[in-house]
Amino acid sequence: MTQATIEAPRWLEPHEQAAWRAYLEMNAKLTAHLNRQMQADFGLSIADFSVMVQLSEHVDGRMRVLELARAMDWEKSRLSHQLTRMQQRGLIERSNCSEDRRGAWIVLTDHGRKTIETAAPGHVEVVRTYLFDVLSADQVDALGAISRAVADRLDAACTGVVDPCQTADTCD
Amino acid sequence: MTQATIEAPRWLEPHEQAAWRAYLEMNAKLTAHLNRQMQADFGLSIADFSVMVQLSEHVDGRMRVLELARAMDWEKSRLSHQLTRMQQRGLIERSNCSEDRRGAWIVLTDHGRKTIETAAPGHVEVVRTYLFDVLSADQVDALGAISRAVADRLDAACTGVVDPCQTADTCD
DNA sequence: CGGATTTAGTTGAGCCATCAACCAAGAGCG
DNA sequence: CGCTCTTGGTTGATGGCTCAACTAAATCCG
Repeated sequence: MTQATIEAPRWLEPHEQAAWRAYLEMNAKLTAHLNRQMQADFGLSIADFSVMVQLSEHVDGRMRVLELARAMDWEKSRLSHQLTRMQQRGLIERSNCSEDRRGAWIVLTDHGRKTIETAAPGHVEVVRTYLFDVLSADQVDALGAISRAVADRLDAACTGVVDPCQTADTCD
Repeated sequence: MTQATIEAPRWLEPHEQAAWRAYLEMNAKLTAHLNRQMQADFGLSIADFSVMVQLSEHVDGRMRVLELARAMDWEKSRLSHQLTRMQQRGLIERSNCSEDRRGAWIVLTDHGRKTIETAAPGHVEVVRTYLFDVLSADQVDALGAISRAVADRLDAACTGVVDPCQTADTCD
């Protein structure tokens, strides 16, 4: 239980409430828009895209599964399923690993590399058009600072768990 | 196609890139945390919770399906599936509508109302702890303004489509 | 060496989201 | 009335996410 006994509910102030709802709305719409654009124009999900971005930023376009999972902050299971689907579509390949025979290298295929190089500009364009073009320079900085602060706070809560909260005893 | 021919990619500036990645990270972690807390403590998803919040804010705790869909900005199909699952768990009920015999009223059950009243304080507590307690008053205002601006921009792009982008010709 | 523990990664079940197709009731109109 | 169009809502297929359980290789340690 996160909160066993709640003494005083401490409701949100009106302007906090407004900010929270606006944030939820922005987030839902932005995510939906990015996903739709990716799917419609290139048949990719944001998840596909993110995996390929990580791979393409590494020399040889190859990474170990857990390395990738840590970089993306994904559960290994989620990533494994994702990789299976991407492999079926020929975007990546699994090649086995001589250093550690349990392990696997995940490699971006030529087709995968071409796909992401084609898709990336359109994606950036959407992010620019609907986010950065709408914000002032100060707002961009504010968004960065806010996001960093909240992300760090959440990191501090789940201290250094690799596979986040894998046992029953969640971070609390 | 969103971008048929791309002349100059217009990549993101370093500080924009940083802000964007931080935003994605915050969002992923915050969403995951909220979902986990809800699921672990009350067996609810955020989707369940959101639906019940809408219903509970209406007199009699009942709404028509499309009214609910519009209020939440969900596709009607998504909502319909969601309602089916919630009905199976006894959180809501469908009762048929005398005014329009195609339609249905969605009603919060007693169990549903109790559930959300129990769950709400814990949810708010998490939002407060990991978001608002971390931010200054100025940052809260900034977050509200940023979110509103971006959400409005996205609204303007998909002008007044109820069921967002239902045909092949997506908003753009 | 040999047994216990940890680490790397996969698998399956169940819930959630999206898309396209569908059905039935109302509304407009000749 | 009867025909079409629109609206309210559901359904099925498919892909994605989470949790728990599992396999197999590596490591630790006596």
